[in-house]
Formats: sequence, C-alpha cells, structure tokens
Amino acid sequence: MIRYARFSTPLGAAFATAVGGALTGIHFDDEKYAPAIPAEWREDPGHAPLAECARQLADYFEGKRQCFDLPLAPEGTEFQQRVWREIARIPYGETLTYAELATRAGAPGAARAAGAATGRNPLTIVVPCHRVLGSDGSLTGYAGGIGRKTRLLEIEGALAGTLV
Amino acid sequence: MIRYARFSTPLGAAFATAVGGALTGIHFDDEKYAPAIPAEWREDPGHAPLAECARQLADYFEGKRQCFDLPLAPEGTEFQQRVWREIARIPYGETLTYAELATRAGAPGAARAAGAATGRNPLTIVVPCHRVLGSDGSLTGYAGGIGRKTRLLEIEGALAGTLV
DNA sequence: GATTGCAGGTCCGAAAACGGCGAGCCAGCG
DNA sequence: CGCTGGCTCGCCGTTTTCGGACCTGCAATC
Repeated sequence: MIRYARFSTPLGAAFATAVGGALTGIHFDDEKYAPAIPAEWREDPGHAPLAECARQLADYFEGKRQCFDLPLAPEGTEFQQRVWREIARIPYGETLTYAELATRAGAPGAARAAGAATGRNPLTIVVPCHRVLGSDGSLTGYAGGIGRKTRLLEIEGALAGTLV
Repeated sequence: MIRYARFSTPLGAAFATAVGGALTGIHFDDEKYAPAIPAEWREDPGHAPLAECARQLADYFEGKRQCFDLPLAPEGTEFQQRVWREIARIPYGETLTYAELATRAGAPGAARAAGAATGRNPLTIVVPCHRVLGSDGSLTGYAGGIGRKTRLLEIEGALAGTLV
C-alpha cells in the first residue's frame, strides 16, 4: 500500500510517497524522473511520515531547519543506496564534488556513475543531492532543473563565496 | 508476510508456504527448485491454509482423499498459470501427455515449454504434475526425483495397466 | 572556454542457452 | 517384418547473457 501527499513549496508543487511507515519518495511535480501517480495509490496527507515530511520541509524553506529527521526507505541498487547515504551526510550549506562522492561511496573513479546515481535520488532536498557539484564548482545538473539547484544553494548560503 | 509450516510425508520432509490466506508453495525439502527458507518468513503451523494443507495431504497419503480443496495462489507467468490450471484438472489416477497439456493450455505445439512450466510447478502433489507423462508413457522427469513420481502414481493406481 | 578520451553503473533490447517434449529415422534383434 | 532403443532436429516459453547507449564527470589539451 503506497500512500502519498501533495504539498506546495516556494519552488513549486511537490509530493511525497510512503510505504510501511517510511518515506520512499519526494518529488517536484515537474521533475525529470517524477513518477506519475497511479490510481491505486492512496492520498493520505494525515499519514504520520508524510505529514511530518511536509512540516520539516516547510521549516526548511523558512530557514528554521538545517537537518531532517525522517524515516527513509528509498529503493535502488546497492550502489545507489551507498551514494545516497553519502549524500545524506553532507552538512547544510556545504558541497561536495561527484568525484569525492564516488570515493566516499567506495568507488573511487566512478564519478560519472555517482552522477547518474545522484540523478536518480528519489528523495529531493531531504537527501540533498543539490549539494553535489562538478569538480570545478559548476552546477552541472539537477533533476528538478538547474534553477532549483541554484535557489536551494542560495537558501543554504552555499553560493556566498563562489558564484553569487 | 510469508508464513510457512513444515510437515512430514511418506515420501520425505516437506513444507508449505502461504501468503494472504492462500497457499503459494508446497515443496519437498530436497526438491530441485525448493526455495531456501529465509529468516524473515514466519513459521506458523496453525495458520489455517497451512494446517488444512497438511491435513489434506495426510489424508491423501492414507488413500482417503482424491482431490484437494485449498485456496491456491501460485506465482508465475501467465503461461505457467494456464499450464498449472490445466494440470490441476487432471483427475486422480489419470495421466496426460505434455503435448496434450500444451494444447489444453492454449498452446498446441508448445509441449516442451509446457514441460518446463510443469517443472516449475510450486505446488507439488496438490497441483498433480506427477500425472503428466511423455507421449510414450515414460516418466521423463520430476522436480522431486523420478522415484517420488513413480510412488505417487503407484499410490493412485495409475501405473496398473502400463508399467507395473 | 571548448574539445576529447576515458571512466563506472544501470537500463534495455536482442540473442543465445536451457529445459520434466515429440516426431521421424535408422540400426539391431527376434 | 514388427518392435525397441538411441539419435537428430525442430519446437516454444523462460532465463540468462551480452552489448550498446546513456548519464548531474573528470582531466588533459588546444
């Protein structure tokens, strides 16, 4: 049984999905890999993890929260899981290169693969894939659009010294 | 949640699995395609379908039952489902050839494919795949070993006129 | 800056391998 | 002859393997 809840953010409409008490996805509606919502999913904004997710994201956008405390259960290959786990450990306002990310995930040299895995991150913002940049500091890509990546980094003050 | 129960038969140790109130598997422990029992399955001999399954099989081996009445939910491809459904309709003590089985399953000429599907039957005995023989009456194969196939057919008196 | 060669993981479609077969052929044997 | 056993070949879903293409990259080079 997959439950979901829609909510809005300063960066556009989004929704989250949950299975068995843990979040499996957070997507902007118009995101590159956002799944279409099938009829068999149940819309349930009151479901604990979904409600809590919306609340923490709201706090985040108001600048009142710098880290998330949510039950996560993203689905992906073993490699992807490792990459996402490393991304989740990047502190608020800091950034990392794809190469370094690959190394931390136990696959030095697999920067490109790490990039691909990053692109498939199913938990936007909460798993802060926007904090991963090219080795020259460029904002290479973002499933939700480079614009959103820029905005998120601005919010976190991560662009202060670099590109503002 | 997958539940299972172990039990013994005159032909050796076996176990059955159930999901959502219906049987999904019955296997001899040493059978060719018998799955290993993972830790997350719950042993639950009292679970209605499992208990009933053990009871009916016991009756069968005592010669007191010629057909089964159990909720079945085997998992397989559409073709496999059709084949298994046709196998289930073969009466006690009677046999069928793989070629005829294929025809009944809506795929005349696919005798060999029917054979492969038969081999993957997850519900030993209850879906009586032992009643399917080669077109020359030979006992070609059985996931639980030809020996068991022979014994089962003897029990049902199906070998009386042919190979005894 | 733009170009190029190289990198690793994943996805997807195509192709090949794999069976609990069956019909046709042929060599042996009474 | 008539029958049997052993072979070969075609059969058809399923599974596995394999080869490209793709991707939120990187570093060296012009």
